[in-house]
Amino acid sequence: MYIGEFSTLTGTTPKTIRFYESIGLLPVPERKGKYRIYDQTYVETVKQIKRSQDLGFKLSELKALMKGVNIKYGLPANIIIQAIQSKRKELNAEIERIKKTDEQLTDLLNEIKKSSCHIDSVL
Amino acid sequence: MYIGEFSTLTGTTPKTIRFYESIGLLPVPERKGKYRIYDQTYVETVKQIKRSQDLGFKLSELKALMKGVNIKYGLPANIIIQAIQSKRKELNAEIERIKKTDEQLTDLLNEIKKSSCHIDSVL
DNA sequence: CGAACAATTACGTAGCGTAATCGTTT
DNA sequence: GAAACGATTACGCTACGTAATTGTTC
Repeated sequence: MYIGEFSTLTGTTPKTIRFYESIGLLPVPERKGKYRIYDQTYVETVKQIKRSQDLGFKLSELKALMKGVNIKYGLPANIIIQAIQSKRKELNAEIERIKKTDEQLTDLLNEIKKSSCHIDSVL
Repeated sequence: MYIGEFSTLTGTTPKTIRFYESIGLLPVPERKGKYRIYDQTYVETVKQIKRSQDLGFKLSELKALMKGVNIKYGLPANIIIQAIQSKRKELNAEIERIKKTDEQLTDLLNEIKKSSCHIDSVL
């Protein structure tokens, strides 16, 4: 099949597939003339990439994780477990940061409401 | 003063100042020969921009907020209040998104730990 | 004249989307 | 030959950092 059908099967777009190829996340496929051709081989791989992204993994992180592994067979469990744990830490740190910012905004809001007579810049 | 001193006073870098100018966030300054010259006028303005960024505002949002206002005198209180409130909503929505992702990661982790015998890709 | 600083240009970052133009397959 | 699809190139977004090269001011 060509790139259009392949990208549809994987829930992506041709642009995405070419992009993954360009950064080395997918192997360079063979061509029939000038057109890239695909079979079922990497359909699941691409789907997994998408799911991993939704879970907060960056493509560069996925590349690092997949280095040296045959992506046809997915990643070994211990690597996945470690990746998930470290990603969870990042997410929770991010939540803390946002909460602090939110608190600052709240404080600022209260200050402004108290003294909204003068037009000093507060932001 | 030249751009180096000005950027130091504002807690930024020359690159940042030129960038703000390039996107219309700061006015085009006069020049002494080829060098941009500054006085105290926008020092506080730039500091405010930095603070606003730390609070989660994008430069494009600041540009929009400052449109039509004389930035020397800062923004009127009602505009600031509205901006803060809408930014707080965004931040809290973001927190919810991250929490959901974190839950998914937790679920995934448990699944893997239960059945870590097979090496199927789960990410 | 030399040291210190400034200007400009361009590439890099993350992950593709959106054209735009042109070639290919069937 | 035409419709449908693919390829390539480049710009856009966020906010500058990091060179690299070449003036310029004092």
